[in-house]
Amino acid sequence: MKNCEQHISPQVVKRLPRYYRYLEDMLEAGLVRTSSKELSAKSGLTASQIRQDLNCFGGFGQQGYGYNVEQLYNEIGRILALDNKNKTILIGAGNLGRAVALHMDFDRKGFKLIGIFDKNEAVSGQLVGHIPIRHISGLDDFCLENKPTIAVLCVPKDNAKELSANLYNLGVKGFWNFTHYDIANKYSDIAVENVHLSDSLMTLCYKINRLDEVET
Amino acid sequence: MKNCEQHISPQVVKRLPRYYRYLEDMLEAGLVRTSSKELSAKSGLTASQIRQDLNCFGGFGQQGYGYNVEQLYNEIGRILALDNKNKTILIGAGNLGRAVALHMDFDRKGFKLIGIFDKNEAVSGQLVGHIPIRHISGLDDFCLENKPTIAVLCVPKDNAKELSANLYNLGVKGFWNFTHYDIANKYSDIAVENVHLSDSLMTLCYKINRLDEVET
DNA sequence: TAGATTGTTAATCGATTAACAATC
DNA sequence: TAGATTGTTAATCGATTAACAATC
Repeated sequence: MKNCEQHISPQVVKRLPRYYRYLEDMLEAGLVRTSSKELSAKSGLTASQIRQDLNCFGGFGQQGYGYNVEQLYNEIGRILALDNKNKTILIGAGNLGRAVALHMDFDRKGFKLIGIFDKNEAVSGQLVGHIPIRHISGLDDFCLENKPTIAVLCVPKDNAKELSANLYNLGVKGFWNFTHYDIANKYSDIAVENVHLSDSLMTLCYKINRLDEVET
Repeated sequence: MKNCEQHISPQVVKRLPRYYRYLEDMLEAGLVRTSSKELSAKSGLTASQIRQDLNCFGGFGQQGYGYNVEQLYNEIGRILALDNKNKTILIGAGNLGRAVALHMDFDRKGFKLIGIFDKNEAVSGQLVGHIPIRHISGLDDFCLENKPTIAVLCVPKDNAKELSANLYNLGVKGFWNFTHYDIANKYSDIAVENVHLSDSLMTLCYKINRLDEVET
């Protein structure tokens, strides 16, 4: 491991899960060895960039040989800290919240989903996977007792502000934010990943439109 | 409108929906006028960057005054082409697919959802919102008849490759891709927006971990 | 040894920030 | 007019690409 692991550019960090995905494919396909050239062909990124990226964390490769698939896979998993068990709660058990709770393999990505909350009394007690939905009124007590550090926000925009402030005060350090509200720039000592689905959809609309223009 | 609308950097494009969101808030709050300074405070971006971004598309502001909220909102909507009605189909009516179909307001973002498909015969005919799920076997005929240009992919990874190839041949020009498979670098004449939820979750794991390290 | 491919430095490119004249 | 804030150019910063010596 190199000492330059100190500060890594956000751009590099965002590419790590991608590498991880490609390596998982290769691992499943039984490949033992790969190279920046091969990863480049798979990803569309330049070989140069891939080598540069991987080298931020240390020399995982070998001149003349390339990279060992399994070793590189494990190293990236370690860098991403996927063996963590960050205690996680999810707020908002609507369609999206349920889909996220069921669809994501939290355990294999460094998280442990320990509670689901919703403000709708009618759904309290229902199971999502093997986790019961609790009423939002029990949130504070639950947090004081179980000390989750991560919250997944799948609530409507209007709730997001007070809710995130409350969760912050209850010790939540990381937010996976599906709401339209931007938490990030309020607090400096937390980690936020925004998933702005409608931003993404609007971006697609823009792109499609420009595609048409280029053709004509 | 300025002539520099020709080519806009992807970074700028990604920020447009964000501006649009802030402006919508302001509009709802009844604000008439804003400035790059105010938008900066709201977003955490620099005022300079905001002015730079908006200026790619023309001078929407006025020296000494700032921007008219409604005008700027409309302009950005126009730039994003949100009044389009791109005919859209969604493939994969599992939890995620249903959530996306129900949760997203396609109509207000430049799209018109006209069909939902799933390979599971058992769910054929079920309604998601007001749209019935069709069996995947009818996909080709449906496309030939209705000519959708956009596909939302909510299928497992293993289906994604053949499916996207098939859709491409059927004339689909834009993909909103929720699968783990990367379509983008296969074809050059299409638009793709990838929503890699698990990449995002892994990135959060990395960030949380580094947060801990900085504290100690 | 010859061939391959890394690790790493230097060059290029693009995006952000700062500064300020123009002007409402 | 004086104050404010844009539009725009120039300076800085960061990220990507190219090149190549090191070495397996």
